[in-house]
Amino acid sequence: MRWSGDKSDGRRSYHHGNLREALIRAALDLIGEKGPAGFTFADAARMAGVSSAAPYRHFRDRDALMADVARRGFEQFGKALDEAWNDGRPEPLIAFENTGRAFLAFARREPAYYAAMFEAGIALDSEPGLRQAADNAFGVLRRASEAICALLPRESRPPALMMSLHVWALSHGIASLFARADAGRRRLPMSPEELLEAGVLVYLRGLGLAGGPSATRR
Amino acid sequence: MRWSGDKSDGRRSYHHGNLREALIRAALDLIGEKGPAGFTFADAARMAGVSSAAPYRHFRDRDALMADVARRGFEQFGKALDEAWNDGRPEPLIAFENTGRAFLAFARREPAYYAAMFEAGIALDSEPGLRQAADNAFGVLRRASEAICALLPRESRPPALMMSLHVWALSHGIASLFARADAGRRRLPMSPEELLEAGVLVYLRGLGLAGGPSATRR
DNA sequence: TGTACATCAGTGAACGCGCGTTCACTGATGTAC
DNA sequence: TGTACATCAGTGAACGCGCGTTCACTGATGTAC
Repeated sequence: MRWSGDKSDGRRSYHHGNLREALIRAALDLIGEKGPAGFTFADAARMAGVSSAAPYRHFRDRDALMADVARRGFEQFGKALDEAWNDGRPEPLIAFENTGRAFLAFARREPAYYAAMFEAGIALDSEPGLRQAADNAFGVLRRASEAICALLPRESRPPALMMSLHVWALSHGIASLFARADAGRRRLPMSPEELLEAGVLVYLRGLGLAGGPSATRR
Repeated sequence: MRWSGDKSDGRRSYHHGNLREALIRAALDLIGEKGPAGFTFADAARMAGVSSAAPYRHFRDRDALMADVARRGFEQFGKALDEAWNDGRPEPLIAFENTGRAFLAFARREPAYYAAMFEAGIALDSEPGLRQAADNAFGVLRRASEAICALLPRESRPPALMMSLHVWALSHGIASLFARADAGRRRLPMSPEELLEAGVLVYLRGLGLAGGPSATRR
């Protein structure tokens, strides 16, 4: 599909108009289709309907484009988590479950972003703001963990940072092993979402939060 | 480094002798160095000191070689887990912790194998025995989980399969986020091993296995 | 409102490079007798 | 123990391909006056 150069719509010919955005969309399409490894600068240019030299006006090289995609991914990811957490409303434990679901939902809904963020091997400081965006996303989980920890009596309170790392790792593990359309993925007796929810419930109970919000479900 | 062709040692000249093995070692070196994406058939041949056509005598293509590496990785992985589990000796909970540590130890000690197994995007049925080897490795965790579940009273016993999936996912999440030399890895306030151990302890407590074997440590 | 001009964002041709793959070939090895 | 022969496991040259990158260029856009 070409996104420019058609004189038919009479809008643009020589100048693309918004090549930067078009390249990012192309990168997402290609990553989603062939994985982060099978995405080339030339391919993105072709898909955006411009010559192979044009992208250099907007990105230093392939990796810079990839890093920009990853940054945007983390921004959207953080936003999705933040909305799900919703400042702990209506109730911290319920909001916490919602955040976990939002994690998997993002991995499922945006596999290309997810791959760029976690599987492309991009250095976190290769792009200004990338580390920041990643930290912001993780920060949501961290704040949520702090709120959950605050529910516990002071003497049995675990470090919130540790808790957030556990949840981050479990979510990512489930997402990358089971929630993606990879060729290597395994069959499950339950949905990834249910698996995560069950895991988090057991974990929370282990912390002393007996029951959990939806312990009766399923 | 060339592994053949030197007349100096007087052993082999025209025939390599064990090219298949040499290619696999080369693949591991290259994957370890540049990631699963940055490994090419030609590179492996060069590293093994043979012409670029030679590998075709042993592998259909690059992916076949990669799949063979992954299979061997899963075999070693399964073996390492099995030895750590050691049939639940000296005590199931302790053996279970050992198995978790062995998981991370493998990811750390054999990053190239780990990458081929989990990050190369190899289809599990692209090579005979690959899925089998992967299933065997997971099977260790599954059996271990069954033994742990058996410690619980029948009425509060969770599905062992689910438990093993949780542990597999948490271990893999920690390994791929924190235990690898990736450019994108994050800083931690504790070692990945400690993080996993703490996570599993909380999880086990959530199942009703109060304390756990090493609850007093750290 | 026009016009001159600077700047921007593309083109397209060209280049070197390394990869994957095929091919006829040949040296080395193993085996039947 | 020798010898003839089949088979195996390499060579090296060749090819097409697509990628990354550079370059002088040019059409389009914006702005100062």
